[in-house]
This record gives sequence, C-alpha cells and structure tokens, in this order.
Amino acid sequence: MDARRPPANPALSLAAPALYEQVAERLRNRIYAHELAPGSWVDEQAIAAEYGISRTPLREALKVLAAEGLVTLRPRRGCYVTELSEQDLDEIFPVMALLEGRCAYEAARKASDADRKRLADIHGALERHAAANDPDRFFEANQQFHEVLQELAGNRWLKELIQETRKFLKLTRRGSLKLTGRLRQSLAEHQTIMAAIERKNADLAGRTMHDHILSGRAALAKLYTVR
Amino acid sequence: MDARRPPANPALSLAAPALYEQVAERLRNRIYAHELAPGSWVDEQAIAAEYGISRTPLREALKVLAAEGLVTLRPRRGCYVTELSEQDLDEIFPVMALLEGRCAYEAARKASDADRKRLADIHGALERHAAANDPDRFFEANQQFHEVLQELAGNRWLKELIQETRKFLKLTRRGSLKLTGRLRQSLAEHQTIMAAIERKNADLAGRTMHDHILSGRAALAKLYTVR
DNA sequence: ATCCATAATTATGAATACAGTATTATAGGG
DNA sequence: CCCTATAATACTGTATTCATAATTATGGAT
Repeated sequence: MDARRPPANPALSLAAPALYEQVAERLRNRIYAHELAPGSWVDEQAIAAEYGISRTPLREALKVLAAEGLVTLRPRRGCYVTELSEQDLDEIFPVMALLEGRCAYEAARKASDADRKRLADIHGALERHAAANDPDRFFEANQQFHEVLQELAGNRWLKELIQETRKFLKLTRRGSLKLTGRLRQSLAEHQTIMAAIERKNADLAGRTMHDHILSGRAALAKLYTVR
Repeated sequence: MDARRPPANPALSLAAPALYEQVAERLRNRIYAHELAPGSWVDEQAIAAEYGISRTPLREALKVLAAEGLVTLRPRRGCYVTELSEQDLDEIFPVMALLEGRCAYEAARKASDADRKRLADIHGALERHAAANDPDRFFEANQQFHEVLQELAGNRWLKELIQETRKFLKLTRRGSLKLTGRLRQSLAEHQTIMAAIERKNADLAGRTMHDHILSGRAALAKLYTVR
C-alpha cells in the first residue's frame, strides 16, 4: 500500500453526506419509530424502490446499521431489525448508568460557573415542562441536559459510547415519561443531580445520575407490565 | 414493509461468513499490524485486485470498519486509516478503566469456586510467562484473563463495549510489555486483582483493575517518549 | 522560475447485470 | 389428507459498467 496519493491533509470534511449515510439516517429513524418493527425483515428491493435508489448504497447503509447493532445481517438470509429482550434491557441500563454516572461526575468536577449557569437554565426549562405536564418537551430538555453534561465531561470517547448505547435504548418503547408520576419523579432526580453539581459535589452527582438511569429502567419495566 | 416472508425463525446462523465480513476481518488485522498505517489512504482498487474481488464487497467492508471507527470515510475523497492522538489515548484509557473495573467488580461478585479456579489457572500461566520473560505469551494469557472476567461479569453489553474500545487501543503501538519492568509490574497488578477476587472482595477487585488499566496507559506513554 | 488556468487522468459513488442459494409452490406418493 | 420430493421463484451476494467529482499533469502568462 504505497502512498500514490499525497498526504491529503486531514482537513475536516464538510462535504455533503454520502448517500449511504443519508439512507442510514432515514432507516435509523424508521427503526426508532418502530415503522420497521423489531424482528421484522428488511426488504432491500422495496426500500430501494421506495427511496428511488439502487440496492448498492442501501446495502452499504445496512452494513453500517448492522455494525451499530440496530439490525442483524444473516448471510444469504437478509436483514432483520434487532429485537431487545427484557434481559438485554436489564444489562444495558446498568452499563448506561455507569457511563452517564461517570459523565456527571466529570462534568461536576470540570464545570465553570458559566457552565453551571447553562445547566441551570436547561434545568429550569425541565421544571417548566414538568409543571406544564408536557412529556415531549420534557424529553427534549432532558436530552439536552444530558448532552451538555457529556460535553462538559470533556471525553469524546465516553460521549460516543454513551450515544452508541443510547441507540439501543431507542429501540425500546417510548412513553415511560407518560406514566403517572414518572415525570415528577424524573424531575426530582434531576433536581438532586443539579444540586450536586451546583455544590460541586462530583461524587454525589455521579451517584445520583447513576441511580437516575436505573430509575429509568424501572419506569420502562412498568410500562411493559402495566398496559 | 409488509411481511412477505415468514417470521423466519431466529435460529442462530452458522452459515459461512459473507465475503465482506472476511474482507473486513483481513483489513482489521492489517490495520492492527500497522501494515495499513494510521493516517494512510486505503486504495480500493489495489486491495480489490490484491484480494481478487470486486470493489463492491470491499466497499461494504470499509463501511463496517468506518462504523467501528477504524477508518474514516471522507466523501468523494476515499478511505483513511484512523489515527489516534495522545489526547485520544488520555481519554480512551480512563473509559476502558471504568468498563474493565466494573467488569472485575461484577466478576468478583458472581464467580463460583470453579470460576475462581479457572482464573487462578490462567493467572498461573501469567506468572510462568512473566518468569520466563515471554511478553508475547504473557500478552496472550493476559487477554485470556480479561476475557474470562468479561464472561463472568455476565453482561453482554458491557463486554461488547469493552471489546469495541479495545479495537481502538489496538491501533496504537504494541510492545509496552517489552519495556523493562513493565512485565513485572503488570504481573504484580494482576496478583492484586487475583487476590481480591479470591477474597471475594469485589470493590477491591474493581478498583485494582481500574488502576491496572490506567497503569497500562502510563506504560504506553513511556513507550512513546523513551525510544 | 513561479503561478494560474485548463485539460487529462484517476478514483469514488451509484446503477445495472448476473450467479448462486434459500424459500415457496407444485406435484406425486403414502 | 398429509407428508415428501422436486421444480419454480425470489432474494441475496458479487461483478461489471457508467457517471461524476477530485486530483494530477500540462501549457501559457506574468
């Protein structure tokens, strides 16, 4: 493998995303929306036709999704949407709690006054949406809160592992925030986390975040048993 | 997306791996061996010709490697082997320490007497190879030890995150075990871990494993500065 | 001689075509 | 009537072909 090309300076590419990437993104969303249901077969020809593309970029997109774990490729059998078992969830959430807990710990350690202000603002939005009983916006603000923490933690790899793990959680049913009491409980947990961060108590921030995630697992479990 | 196919019972596939998978595996090994050097351009045509295949499965393999992070695909520019900076390593190792630490913790909690025996056996091999000053076999046994811990921890997702993170570490230079004293130090750390597991002290096992990984980072850093 | 504009080349991205295998349908026998 | 064996079909996996963008080479101007 000789360098027949120049070093090709590593300037960041801001080129238009490749077709396979766009397709992968669209498929991700359809999977998250359960429009492509867990366990179901993915019909290459049908989707290619629907998107007005050939199977080539579609298949490349499926390879990406397979590497992410959202679909499973069975040789000569085709592509199937990944299905998570209850046991999977019981295993994923603790890992998520570990990662997000560390994230909160690091964020609490490293946050500047300005950072804390930013977090407090988002937390304020969280409180408003909880008061208004608006699960969708609460969800939005919640996600924002977690993303800011990931930024503040300042570890690109930690962040990526979290986001990758989150992809799996997106495979599950949504709506646990709509359970009676869950919104309020989630808010209370966030208040504890926020308080720990403002007091610059990293250990406490980490621990409460850890428990917050596990609490999310419990809520999801209820969602499955209740209805 | 109607089910034009039957449920297709989810029997595990033991079919021959697809060509793109084999190619991905070969490329991974070449990347790990630095035969494809970090930062270098990957010549699709040359490799396709070398392997006697068309570009199609090769490109699919590259998509997989890109999703794993081993290569970077720049639209219309081609494929480049990922290059890790010192800062990347400073960020990856703590995450690895977190994951492996938890792994050791869980393994120590859950291990049966038979499991501890198995670990002790591998640890024994570790001691022999250290005494014989055989870094390569020490490396092998070391990897085995960690893999067994991952099994014992009993969390598929934790294991997968670790292995995925390990892929990145494989991008770095090997041979830190050949540094004078490192083999002995690594063994000493393993002895502490093993002792904690035998005493069923999960907290200690987790903490010592955590520090063991960070110690690996320090050794790697030396490798870069010394020579 | 250096720099810029333009032409030629080369590589990537995507579509189409083909081969081989798994699945489904059909026919025959128990 | 059901089960088995065989043929037909459909889909996946791979190769080939084509279009387009990026890179390199060439030639001319300053």
